[in-house]
This record gives sequence, C-alpha cells and structure tokens, in this order.
Amino acid sequence: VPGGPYERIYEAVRRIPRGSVATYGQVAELAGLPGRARQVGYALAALRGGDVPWHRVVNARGAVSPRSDPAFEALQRRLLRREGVALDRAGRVCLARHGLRPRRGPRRA
DNA sequence: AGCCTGACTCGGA
DNA sequence: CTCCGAGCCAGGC
Repeated sequence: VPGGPYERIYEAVRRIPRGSVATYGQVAELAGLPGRARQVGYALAALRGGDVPWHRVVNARGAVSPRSDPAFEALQRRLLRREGVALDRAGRVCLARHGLRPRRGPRRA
C-alpha cells in the first residue's frame, strides 16, 4: 500500500547499510514510530518481495526472529552472511560489530 | 464491540 | 542463562 504507514517502515529498512543490521525497535524509531517494534515486524511480514532488505532486521537479542516458516530464517542468515555479517554459534548477529550505530561506523578496521 | 494472534521489547524472578 | 507478565499495534473472526 503505497503511501501507507508501512512505507515509512520500509523506507527506514532501506536505510540500513549493507553489511549492517538493525533491531525492530531501532527501525521503529527510525521510522518515527517509537515503541512500536511489533508493528515493524507486522509490516515486514506483509512484505511480498520488492526492494526492502528485510533480512537486515533482527530482534533485540541480535537473533533472527522465529517465524512460522523456518525456511525463511535460514534464508535470512544466508543473506546476512552473504553481506559479510558475522553470526556466532548461537546464530546471533554480533550487534557490537554490525549493529546499527549512530555513533560508530558499522565498518571498522 | 470483544477476543485471539503475531518477523517485538523490557524489567523482574 | 531462561521463563513470565505487561505494554504495544494491526487484522481477522
């Protein structure tokens, strides 16, 4: 739905740099919807392809949120890895390294 | 209208 | 570390 409230969320997700990830809460804030992390998940669930890098969104623990179809979880991890995002043994993203950070660049030598 | 569900998060036990 | 409860919003019945 173009122009709908979801567009702001999608727009925020598009702003996540390649090789970085953001939490649902951060996306909500970037979209101007503080405290509505859940709505972000809902909006992303409504995605049907398109140019939204949904795989760069993870939960506050840095883990890929469980979803109805586990196949997508694997896909998300694969897409992240393809972008150079490191995942630990527990399958969690190193937020300290790839987490969206206003202060410190995501990419650091 | 109410009730249930879901890609969430936080604080407390 | 894990489990629970409360707050959160949109949709479907």
